[in-house]
Amino acid sequence: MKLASVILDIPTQALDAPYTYAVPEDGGEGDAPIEVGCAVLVPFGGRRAVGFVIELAQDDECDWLDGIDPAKLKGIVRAVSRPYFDEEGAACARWLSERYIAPLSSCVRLFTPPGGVPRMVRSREGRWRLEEPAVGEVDDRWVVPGPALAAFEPRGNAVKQASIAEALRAGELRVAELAAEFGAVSDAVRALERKGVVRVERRRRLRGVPGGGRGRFEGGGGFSPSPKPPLTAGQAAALAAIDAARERAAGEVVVVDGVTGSGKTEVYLQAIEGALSAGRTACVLVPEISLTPQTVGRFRGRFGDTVAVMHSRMSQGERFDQWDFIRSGQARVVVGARSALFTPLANVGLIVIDEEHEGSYKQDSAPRYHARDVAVWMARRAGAAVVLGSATPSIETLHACAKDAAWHRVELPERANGRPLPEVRVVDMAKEFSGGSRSMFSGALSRALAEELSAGRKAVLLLNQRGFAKFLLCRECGFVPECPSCSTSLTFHERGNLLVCHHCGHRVPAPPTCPECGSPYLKKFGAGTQRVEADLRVLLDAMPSVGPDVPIVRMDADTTSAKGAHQRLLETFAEADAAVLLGTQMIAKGLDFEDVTLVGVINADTMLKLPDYRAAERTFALVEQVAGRAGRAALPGRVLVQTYEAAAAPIRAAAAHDRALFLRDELPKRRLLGYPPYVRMANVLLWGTDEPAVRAAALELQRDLERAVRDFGGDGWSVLPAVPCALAKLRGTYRWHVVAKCPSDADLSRALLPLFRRRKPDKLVNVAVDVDPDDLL
DNA sequence: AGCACGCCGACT
DNA sequence: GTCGGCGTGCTC
Repeated sequence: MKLASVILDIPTQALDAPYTYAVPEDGGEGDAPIEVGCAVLVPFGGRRAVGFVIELAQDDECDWLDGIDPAKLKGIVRAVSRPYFDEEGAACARWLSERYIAPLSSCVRLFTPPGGVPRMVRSREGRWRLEEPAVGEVDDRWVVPGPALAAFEPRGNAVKQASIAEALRAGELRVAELAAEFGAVSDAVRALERKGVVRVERRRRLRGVPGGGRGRFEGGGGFSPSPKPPLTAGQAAALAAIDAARERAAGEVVVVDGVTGSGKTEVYLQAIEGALSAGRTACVLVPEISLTPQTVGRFRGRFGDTVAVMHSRMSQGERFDQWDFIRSGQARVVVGARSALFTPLANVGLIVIDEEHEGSYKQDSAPRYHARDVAVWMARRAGAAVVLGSATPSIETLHACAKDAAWHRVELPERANGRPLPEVRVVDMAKEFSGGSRSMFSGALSRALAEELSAGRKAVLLLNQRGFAKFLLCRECGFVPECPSCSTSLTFHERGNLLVCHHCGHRVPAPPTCPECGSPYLKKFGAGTQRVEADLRVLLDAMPSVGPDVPIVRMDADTTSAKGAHQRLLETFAEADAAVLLGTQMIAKGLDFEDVTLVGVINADTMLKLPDYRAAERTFALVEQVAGRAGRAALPGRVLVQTYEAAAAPIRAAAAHDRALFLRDELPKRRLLGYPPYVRMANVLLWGTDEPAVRAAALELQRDLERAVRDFGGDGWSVLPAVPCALAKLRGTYRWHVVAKCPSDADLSRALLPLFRRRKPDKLVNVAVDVDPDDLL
């Protein structure tokens, strides 16, 4: 008898385990075969449920059936979909659920198509029925030339027939296109069809693709790839390293450590070409915010219609079509955000992760996976290679290159255009302030803006506004209150006017004056883009040679939320003569404007002083990245970084383009305080509306974790005391967390997994585990 | 007795 | 997530 291991599509902790069913000999009620990766309908309790097959086996060689009598198993009713994933996908889901201590059903669901899967719903009168997803294929009706077209002579009064026939001589058209041109055409088309002048065909349309994917499912043609520019020596060496790693097919990692503008994308393109000509496919991950039409265009330009795109800003229908296109086997290259890893792309030979250091590669809901780690796992299993590209690789990645023989680092120290990196000038805002200036724009930045804008050039201003955590900062001396035992800044809590350390729970009343210099100018930090825009407008209007005609293009979460808004804002900026682009993180990368000659960072410190162990690394990366935006073309660029921490290592190091300097400062701190890459961490979050219950659960969990760590671990294992999160209250819920640490080569998940699998759900308190957290907020 | 409600465990 | 079983306690 054949058995199936099924994960129910019911997101409940109590049901989050595989259930075993018999596979009916005759394939069940439907005609779709029951295979690994299928959605299936199964009897469950007194009703029916949808689940996913993750394994098939004969009963005599089935190793997951512990103690259950195969004769008592119920049978699968029928398959309700084609396979969404294969055995490899099922193995990946299992690995994800263990590695990230996440519900299996949430991991399996990563592999399901956008737009949803069939599900059981109950109608008004308590009847259960299977509901198909609303999103699916759409067809277009195409009018194509028929055999009688060449000889067709329309009757004198058949005007529409004549026009349609004429239009069709230039090639086939959609009924919708004809209707837009000539009005109601259905009678005319039907008449022509009867005479054999045309044929009408239903064809799959790909939403979101110009031309509706015309020719795509049929094979296409007539595509000429964009020219391949000659590679610099560095690019050629990087390409050779990637090709070699791919040919060894051992899941090796090549880190392309290249300064901004060094031509990493061209290296990816040629590496992908190598993978394709070896008969394999490629998956390219790009940070959510840089997945712009320009980015996609570079890949389509080289690989044409074989490129599929997956992006959260696409509509469900578009995403479904791209997913289905990938499953059809005709997509050879997938470009997308982190979730693109889980599309049904067969035979992957290369996984590229661009801007590898980006935080958006970590998913912030279950399963809280890191795309980099998943890619490495997949590549190892598939005999593929991973390419990690960045001008500022993460500290973990640099560490792996130094320690792990399967990780290689290749440098591209020079820009492809041969131009030097721009000069970066640090502006000490504490000095500005004591010099009498109260503006958020320093004298140096104001002067630079006036010069560049009046000469008809452009400026990019970055407002560093990550997160919510407020902290106190002395505008006179730059002092920021820090925790005495944790070496992180204290978070300002409006409620109770307190400064709190989220690591150890240390709390003190917020001082009215600066404890360092006695100044009364203690500022709570966190200004919005709108405020900055208004101030900037005032500043520009007061400049005689600039004035109100120079546009300010503001890009932040507010102005880019609408579909296509991102693109529109960038076009506005591109078309203007002189203009300022003011924005948050999202402008720090990917933009290439010839005439940007000034890049200003309005406040480099908000990030530096976020209460987080990765703050310094993020600051270094951000300043270094944004500096690369200036002077990419013929005009030289300059960069001004405003900061209250002019002497801080990440700032000084980024200004000097000196990573070694940054690492010399940062690594000893990480080692001393016990942070990655020297340890691995799990951040256990607890939240609920009942504060005492959350607190009690956190303390109990801390004890449980201590026990688990004691039983499993040893040297280098520890559990930090349970404390309220930096964001202690969020949307009416109270949040606490407990952090567990282990040596960097130890299996943290295996130690903690039993604890959370055993755990009964608590009505009052929710628990989530974040393994290898990106931050501890 | 009859029934509404809540809690708990089972569900392959 | 849903259901059925069982106890409690209220009402007809």
